[in-house]
Amino acid sequence: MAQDHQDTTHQGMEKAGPGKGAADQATLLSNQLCFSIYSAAHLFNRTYKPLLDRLGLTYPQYLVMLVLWSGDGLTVKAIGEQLDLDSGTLTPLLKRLEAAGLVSRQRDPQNERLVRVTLTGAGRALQDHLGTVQQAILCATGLNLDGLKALKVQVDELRAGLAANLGPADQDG
Amino acid sequence: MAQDHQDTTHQGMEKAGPGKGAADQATLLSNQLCFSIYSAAHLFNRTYKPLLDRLGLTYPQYLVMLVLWSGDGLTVKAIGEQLDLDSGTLTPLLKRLEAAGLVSRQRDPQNERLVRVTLTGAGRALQDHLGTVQQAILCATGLNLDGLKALKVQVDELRAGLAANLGPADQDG
DNA sequence: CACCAACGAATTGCGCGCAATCTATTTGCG
DNA sequence: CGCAAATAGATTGCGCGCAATTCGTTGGTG
Repeated sequence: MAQDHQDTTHQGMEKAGPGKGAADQATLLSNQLCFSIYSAAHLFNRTYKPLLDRLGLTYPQYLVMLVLWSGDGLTVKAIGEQLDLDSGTLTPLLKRLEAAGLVSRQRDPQNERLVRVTLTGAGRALQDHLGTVQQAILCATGLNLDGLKALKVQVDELRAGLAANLGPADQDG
Repeated sequence: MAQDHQDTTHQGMEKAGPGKGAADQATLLSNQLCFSIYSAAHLFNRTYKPLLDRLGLTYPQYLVMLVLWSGDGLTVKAIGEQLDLDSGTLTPLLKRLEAAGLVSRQRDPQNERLVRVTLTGAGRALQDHLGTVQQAILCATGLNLDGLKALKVQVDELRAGLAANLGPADQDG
């Protein structure tokens, strides 16, 4: 389980002099927060892995299945918009899901540019294991309902902030 | 900027009957929280990219440099413990940093199993850009000091919970 | 000393994640 | 209609992240 990285303060800032402690603390914290998120994402991935291995899915594949379980026959683009992934990631992933017999991919006859992704019987059947996986994840977080709510709200605020600064802020130097 | 995933409730659970709404809500939330973290990590990565591109670093490489700036001459294993990465990830990464002239890698004469990673002059010089990058990231989060603090505390609680359930909880089916 | 387990790093293989490029289809406009 | 722009996917290349394996070194034991 690696280490307790929480308290380490190795994320420098030696340049700043005294008198502006709050700003320093904020830059330090944003730096550490980023690592915490990065690390938490990996921990989630490792937590999911043994659960999803039994279903023959990776976590990103599982996300795609979640999207399809909630709305079948979507295009690659529509799936990508829900998960914030592009065709460079989705095309090979979907091919693997197709090779596994979980989905089928076919061009839309009305518009040959679109590829519609449809669940097979096996793909639909996998949904039965959804509850088991989700409950195991809930348990692994060690959080209660309030903790989950509070955290998700704040992470989503962060996401909104980061997303807002992606399009516009591209000031070159 | 993808989409606003916050409110979508596509993460199923049709199986559960009525009367246990709280438990359902918790499993749903843990599922959504995981996606939020996954998505936030990617957004952070995209936010860092244009900043780090100018330094010729990727975000994981930047993390390694942060570790070395705070303590030079570490072994691969020590770096891996701080970042929760293994040699399969670090060895090629460090080779790229070495090829870029930022670090040098050499076996410890006292113990030939260890590889010590040392900053070069160019590697040390890169530290000058640290403040600029960190301030840009702080700005991009859109959070203030209190928001950063609160979020980091909660993410670290989550990390602790997930880490605690990684070693022990491996109940096979 | 010989041997074997432990250790640290390197290597291999695979699946993302994303930028950049390419192809095919569709749409729009004269 | 004819042709350019837009659109949707596919492809390529590269760098993680991690499991599994291999290799060389070290330490402990008989």
